[in-house]
Amino acid sequence: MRNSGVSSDGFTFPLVIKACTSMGDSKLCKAIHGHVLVSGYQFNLHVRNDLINGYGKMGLMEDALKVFDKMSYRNHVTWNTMFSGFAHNFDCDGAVKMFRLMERKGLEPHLLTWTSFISVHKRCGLHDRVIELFRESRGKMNCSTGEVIAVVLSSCAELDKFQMAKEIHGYVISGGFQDYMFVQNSLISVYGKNGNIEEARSLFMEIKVKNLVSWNALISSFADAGFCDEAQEIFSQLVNLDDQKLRPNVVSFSAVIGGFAAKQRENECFEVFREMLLSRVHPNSVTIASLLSLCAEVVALGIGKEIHGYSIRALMDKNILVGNGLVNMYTKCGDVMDGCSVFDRMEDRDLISWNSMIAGYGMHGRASEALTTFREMVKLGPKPDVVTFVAVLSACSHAGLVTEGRKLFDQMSNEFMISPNMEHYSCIVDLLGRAGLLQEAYELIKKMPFEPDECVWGALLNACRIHKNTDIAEVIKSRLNLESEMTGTYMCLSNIYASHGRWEDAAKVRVAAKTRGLRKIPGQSRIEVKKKSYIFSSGNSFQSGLDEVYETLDDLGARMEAEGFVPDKSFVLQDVGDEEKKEILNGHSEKLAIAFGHANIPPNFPIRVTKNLRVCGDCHNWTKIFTKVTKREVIVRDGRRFHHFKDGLCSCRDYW
DNA sequence: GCGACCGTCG
Repeated sequence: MRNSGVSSDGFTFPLVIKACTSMGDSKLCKAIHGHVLVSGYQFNLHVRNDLINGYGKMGLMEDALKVFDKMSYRNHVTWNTMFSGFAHNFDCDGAVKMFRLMERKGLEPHLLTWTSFISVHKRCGLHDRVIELFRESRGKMNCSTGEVIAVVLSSCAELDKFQMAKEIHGYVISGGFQDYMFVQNSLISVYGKNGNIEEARSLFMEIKVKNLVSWNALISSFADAGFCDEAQEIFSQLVNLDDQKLRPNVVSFSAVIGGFAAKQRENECFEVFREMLLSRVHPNSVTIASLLSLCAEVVALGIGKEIHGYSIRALMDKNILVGNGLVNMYTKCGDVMDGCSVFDRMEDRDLISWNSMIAGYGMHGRASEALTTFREMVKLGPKPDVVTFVAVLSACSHAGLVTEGRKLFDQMSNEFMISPNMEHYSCIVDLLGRAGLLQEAYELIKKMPFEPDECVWGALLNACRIHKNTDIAEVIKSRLNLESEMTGTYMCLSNIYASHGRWEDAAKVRVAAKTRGLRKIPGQSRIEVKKKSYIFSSGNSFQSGLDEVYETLDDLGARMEAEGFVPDKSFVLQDVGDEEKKEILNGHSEKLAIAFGHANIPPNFPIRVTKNLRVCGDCHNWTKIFTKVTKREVIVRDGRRFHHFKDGLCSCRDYW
C-alpha cells in the first residue's frame, strides 16, 4: 500500500498495530508508531488507544504510559486499556495508582473499567480483594458483566468460598448470564473444585456450544475430585470428537496427568505423558511440575532425573514451578545435594522454593543447613509462613536442637505473628519429647489454645515409648479420642506396653482398635531398579526380586550379629500376613526389623549391599528401609525423614 | 462503509 503511494489513515494504523501486537513484534510496532508520528495521526484517539493496548500486551508498560501521559484528551477506552495493560503485566500497584488518579480526576469507572481492575487483582492472586471489589462495583453500577462474574467465580474457587459461589450462581440466573459460556465454564470449575462433579457435569451438558475450556473444566473437575479414570474417559470423548477446533491442548493433557499423579498411578501418568508427546502437544511447566511431584511421592529418582533433563532441553529448567518441583523431587528421593544445587541455581525463588529446601534439609537431618537457609530466607526471601515453621521445627526435632526449637516456636508468634497450629504443636511436642522433656511437652499440650488431636498425643506417646515412660502414656490413653481413626496411636501405645513386657495390655489395645474396625493402612515400600518402580507391602505377595532383598538382609543381619549387636525388641510386629508370621517364626523378619528398624549400628559397621540394590519407602513396623547405598554412606528413609549413616555414624539422634 | 478496552480451564 505504501509502495503504491497510498497513505495510511486513522483506520489503517489501528489494524497494523493490532497485527504487530498479535505477532508480539514490539520493534515493528515502534516503527509503525514512528509512521504515526510523522503522518499526523498522533492525535487520533483510536490510534493512541491502540498503541497503548499494543504496548501493554507486549509487556512495554513504560511505552504505554508515555503515550498515555502525552494525551490531553482521553476517553473511557483509554483508561480501560491502561487497566488492561496493568492486568496483563500482573501490576496491581500500577493499576491501583491509576484507579486513584481516575478518582482524583472525578471520572467514574465504567463496567469495563471494573472488569479490568478486578481482573488485575485476580491475576495477582488477591482473591479476597476481587470479591470486595465485585461487591463495590455492583453497589455502584447496580449491574455487572459476565466477564467479571467469570473472574469472581474463579476467585471463589481459589478461596474455597463455595457458599458465595452458589449465591453468585443465583445472581447468574436472575441476571440472565446463564447462557454465557465463560460464566458456564467458570461455574463448572467452581462446582468441580467443591467436589460436586454431578452439578459440574450437568452444567457442562447445558452448554450449547462448548469450547475447549468447557471440556478442560470438566476433565479437571473429575481429576481434582480423584476420579482420574472418569477424567480420562471424558478426555477420550474429547479426542474422539475429531473436531479441528476442539483438539486437546496442554491444559487437557496436564489435567489428566495431574489426576493420575495425585493418585500415584505412575504407569497411567507416564502413558498419558507419552501420548501427549506423540500428539505433538508441548508440555509446559505445569505438566512437568505434576510429573516431578509424582516422582517425589513414588521415590522415582531415575525418572525424575530424566524429566529434569527434558526440562533443560525444553528450556524450562529456569521456571519457578519446575525448580520447586526439582528441589522437592531430589530431596524426597534422598538426594539432598542435587536438590540443593537446583535451589542454588534458581534465578527466582518464591515461598514454596524456600519451604521445599528447608524441609528437604530437615528430613535429611541437616538441621544446621535448614536453619541457615531459614535465616537467609528471613533476610532476603519472602515472609515465612505456617509451612516454613513446620519445616524448621521438624528439622530441629530431627536433630535434637531443643534450645533452637523452643526459640523458634516463641519467635513464630512473637516476631512473625503466626499463631501455631496443630502441626506446629506436634513438632514441638515431638522435639521436647524425644529430648526426654516429657513433662514440659505435656505441660505445653495442656496450655494449647485448642483441643490437641491424635498427632499431638501421638508425638508424646512416641516419646513415652522412646524414654520408656508408662505413667504419661497412661494419662494419654485416657485422653485419646475413642472415635479416632489414628490407628498409629493405638499401635504405639501397644508397643509401649509390649516393651515393658505387658503383653496383655498390649493385646487389649490392639483388640480395642480391631473391634472398632480400625485397621492400620499397610505400609508400602518401593524399590527403583533400572528405572522401574516395584512396590511391596507386608501381607501382600511380592513382585520379583525379593530373593535378592532377603539375601541382602540375611547378609546384613549376620554381620550385625557378628559385631555383637543386640536387637531392640521394643516394637512388636503386627497385622502381618501368614507368610510373614512364618518368617517371624523362623527368624527371618526379625532380621528385617533389626536391619531396618531400631538399630544401634555400631561404629565402623561394615555395610555391604549386593548388586547395587536400592530400596526405599517405609513399612510401619520395619520402618527404616535403605534408599541409597554408596561405598561409604547409607541413606535410610523413615516416613518423611532420612537418616544418613556414614562410617557407622548416623545423623539421627535416635541412633546415638 | 470500517474500528479501540473485559473473561473461563491444568
